[in-house]
Amino acid sequence: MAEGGTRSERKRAAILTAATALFLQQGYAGASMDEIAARAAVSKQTVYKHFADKEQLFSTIILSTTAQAAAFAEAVPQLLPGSGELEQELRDLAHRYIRVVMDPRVLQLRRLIIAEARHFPDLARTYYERAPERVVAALAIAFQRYAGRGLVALDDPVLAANHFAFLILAIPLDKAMFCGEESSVAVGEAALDRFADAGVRVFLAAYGDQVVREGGPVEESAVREQ
Amino acid sequence: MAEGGTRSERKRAAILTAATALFLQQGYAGASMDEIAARAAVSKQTVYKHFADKEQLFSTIILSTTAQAAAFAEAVPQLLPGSGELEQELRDLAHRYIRVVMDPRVLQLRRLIIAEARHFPDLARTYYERAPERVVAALAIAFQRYAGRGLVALDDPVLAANHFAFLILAIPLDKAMFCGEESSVAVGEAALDRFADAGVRVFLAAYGDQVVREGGPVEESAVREQ
Amino acid sequence: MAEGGTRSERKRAAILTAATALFLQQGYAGASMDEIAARAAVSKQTVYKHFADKEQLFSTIILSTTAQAAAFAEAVPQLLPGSGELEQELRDLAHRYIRVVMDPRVLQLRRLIIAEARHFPDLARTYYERAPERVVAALAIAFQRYAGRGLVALDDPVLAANHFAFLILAIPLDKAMFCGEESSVAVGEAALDRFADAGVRVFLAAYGDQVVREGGPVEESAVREQ
Amino acid sequence: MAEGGTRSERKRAAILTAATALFLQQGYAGASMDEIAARAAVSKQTVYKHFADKEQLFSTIILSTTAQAAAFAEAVPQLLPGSGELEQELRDLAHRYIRVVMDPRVLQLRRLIIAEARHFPDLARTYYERAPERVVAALAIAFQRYAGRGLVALDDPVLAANHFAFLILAIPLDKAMFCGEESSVAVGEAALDRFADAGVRVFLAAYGDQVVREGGPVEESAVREQ
DNA sequence: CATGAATGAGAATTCATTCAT
DNA sequence: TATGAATGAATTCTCATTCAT
Repeated sequence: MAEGGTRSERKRAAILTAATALFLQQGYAGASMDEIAARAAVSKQTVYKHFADKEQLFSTIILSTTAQAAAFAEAVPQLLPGSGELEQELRDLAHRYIRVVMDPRVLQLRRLIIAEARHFPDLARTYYERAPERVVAALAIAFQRYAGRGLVALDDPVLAANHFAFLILAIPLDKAMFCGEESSVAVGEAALDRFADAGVRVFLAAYGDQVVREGGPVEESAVREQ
Repeated sequence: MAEGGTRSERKRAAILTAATALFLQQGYAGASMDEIAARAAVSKQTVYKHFADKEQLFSTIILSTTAQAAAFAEAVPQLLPGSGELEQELRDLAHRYIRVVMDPRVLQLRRLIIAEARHFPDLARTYYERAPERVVAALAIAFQRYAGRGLVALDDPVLAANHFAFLILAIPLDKAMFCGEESSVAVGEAALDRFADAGVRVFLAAYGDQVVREGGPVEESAVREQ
Repeated sequence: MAEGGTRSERKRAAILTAATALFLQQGYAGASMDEIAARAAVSKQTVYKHFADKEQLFSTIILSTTAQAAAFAEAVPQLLPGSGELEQELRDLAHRYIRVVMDPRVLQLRRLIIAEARHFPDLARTYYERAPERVVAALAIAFQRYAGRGLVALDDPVLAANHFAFLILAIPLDKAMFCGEESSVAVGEAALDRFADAGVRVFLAAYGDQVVREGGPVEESAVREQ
Repeated sequence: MAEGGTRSERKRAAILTAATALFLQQGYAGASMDEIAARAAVSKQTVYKHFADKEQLFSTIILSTTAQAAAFAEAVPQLLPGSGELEQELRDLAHRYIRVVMDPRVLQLRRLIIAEARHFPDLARTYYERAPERVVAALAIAFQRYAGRGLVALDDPVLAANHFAFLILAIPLDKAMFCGEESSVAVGEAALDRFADAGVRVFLAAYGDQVVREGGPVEESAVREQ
């Protein structure tokens, strides 16, 4: 924010930093262009030089945040190599996953996007595709690789990935949407890990290969194929 | 809206109807008191005689909607008597549950409350306690009854109830938050039932008692004790 | 307020009582017709039946309060008969006078009229003539009678009466206008009497007949040092 | 209003000028921010950039006026050096004093503050302390110096200063509060001087040291009979 | 280029007064 | 006759965006 690029680039970065903080804290309508300019220590003209209007500034910010999710999605293959102990792999990934998603800034961002979804439908959909859906897709690919190695049994890898994701995240995530991101900060990291572990356990009970658990293929597949 | 009660009561009802529609469609800030009064075919004064200010009107509307959730929560014991085929009971309930939650108006309401959670933190928390949390609590009680009869095996009934709820709901619900309630209307009822059934299957794989399902106690407890 | 007259008269009285209290407490603009009607337990229509508009209601109330001042003015001749000890007579009257004027309701009324003097110039002038000026006129007549008996020496009885009045009242009255009527309630009655006595002393030093005092510097200082 | 300082400072001054005039003419509620901006030839935004809200604008104006009173209070020691003829000194000061206080703008200001004393209690009290009370305090100090030189005899210098102030001012000031500042403009300067002289005479009769003046009863009464 | 100001409009809220029931 | 509602306007304050200096 204070280093690289020309003066213009530095100002642009300052504007983005300021606007991001204000949008997350006060929402779209609550953040005024005056405040954004003041916080970026920049004139309003400069803001409008870099971003045509408030909506573009908002879009730019929201979409730039998907980089985090992309990074996590790209890390999934290495996190789930299928080479070690299955349950441990899943737990490790789940611990990281829940930390990424339950980060206060990410929670604020989620709330912000949901709040503005009617006003910015395309933006919200794009975010959805680039962030949560992308991670699920990466999980689905990893799970399919698992299945290919007989580690798990599943028909619909995307469905399984979604089940995995929400078994781990949904409880604190949903609460945080209503009760504020502090509600999960207060919970503490240990509690997050317990949610993650419990989710992994349920996931494996449903999708873990019976060969390992050895209950027999019959009932298993009966249940699974629904 | 045109029948019961005194004239005053009818006007009040008209205001609530109009305001609900506008809040759901346009959000809190987007709905103006002028528009609400106009749509209710009522003077602004009348609105302010019935509701001290916009916030009170909003709160009244939000909290009144929790009656639906309460009704569903109260129906849970009858829907899960534990007397018939377990999986069928759960599926039937799940089908109802996902229809209740994925109702477009309920989805809009959820989005609205999440959007305003920073502005109305107490209201959002109260809604959370009276609606989703209350249903989960009812499920937890039913599951504990199941456990008492050996139908399921669980340590933490609230955790299990949350797993059940989100296994069924989370996928379309989360998508709807970002992609609009139409995203799930488009999906269609059959797709909702498939989500529900898949959720029930996973839930039973993890919590259903193997003794009943005849898998044998050994593997079961191995899974369960994690 | 609850007894005499027809129902209409009782309602009228209730309206006056309620409006007086509200005008005194909240000022002209601060008192709403809604509130007045509510406090009088009467419909707004009834208010408008009795008083053409808010201004008339206000005028009626203000002018009706001059009765108190008139009563005090009429009592002046008996309070200052000129038959007893001069200083004692003046002090007794001064004690009554300052209590009448420093009554919290009278102070509120004064502030109210001054506040609305630009809006209701005729009303304010009429009040001034009927209340403070009338009392001063009564004092002037009494002082002239004094002068006729050689008790005081004065050319301009009205000027002397004004000096008397303000020597007694002005200090706490002026403070109360700025600092609230509580400022004088807090002072207490004893302090009011001291103001009154000090005022009488100065008045007599200036206007008291030298024949009486005439003793030379000794009595003089006796008077002065009180 | 058209000269000094930056453009911003000039605008600020224009706003203050316009707002002062409007507040004095129409009262606090009667002066609208729209009107103030229009009269200052400035946009409403500019008004709100300089003053957070109407109350702050009002406070700023009221408190800035106390500078006049402070200037007069600071001039008192030079006006009452105690070196010349006592009565002449007091008369000269009284003539200035009554002109300062009976200035139409000062009278309007007084009325305005009294009118808003309930709405702005702290402001009214502060004004009272910084303006009238401060002048009286300066007078009290001067009188005490007089007393030290045997020119006057007094126990309580503040009481004496108040007596002095109100003997001179109270009559036209009180009338002006009710009957409009024009009531005293109409009176004319000569009449103001007569009030002042009469007040000085009474003051000296009560507080002037007889030993010094010692001329005997003849001149005394000469003075007194005006 | 960057700062302060202007624009132009919109929103919540309140009020005195008048209809209609 | 008395009640609730309607009218219609006014007021404070805020905002996104665009000029002019």
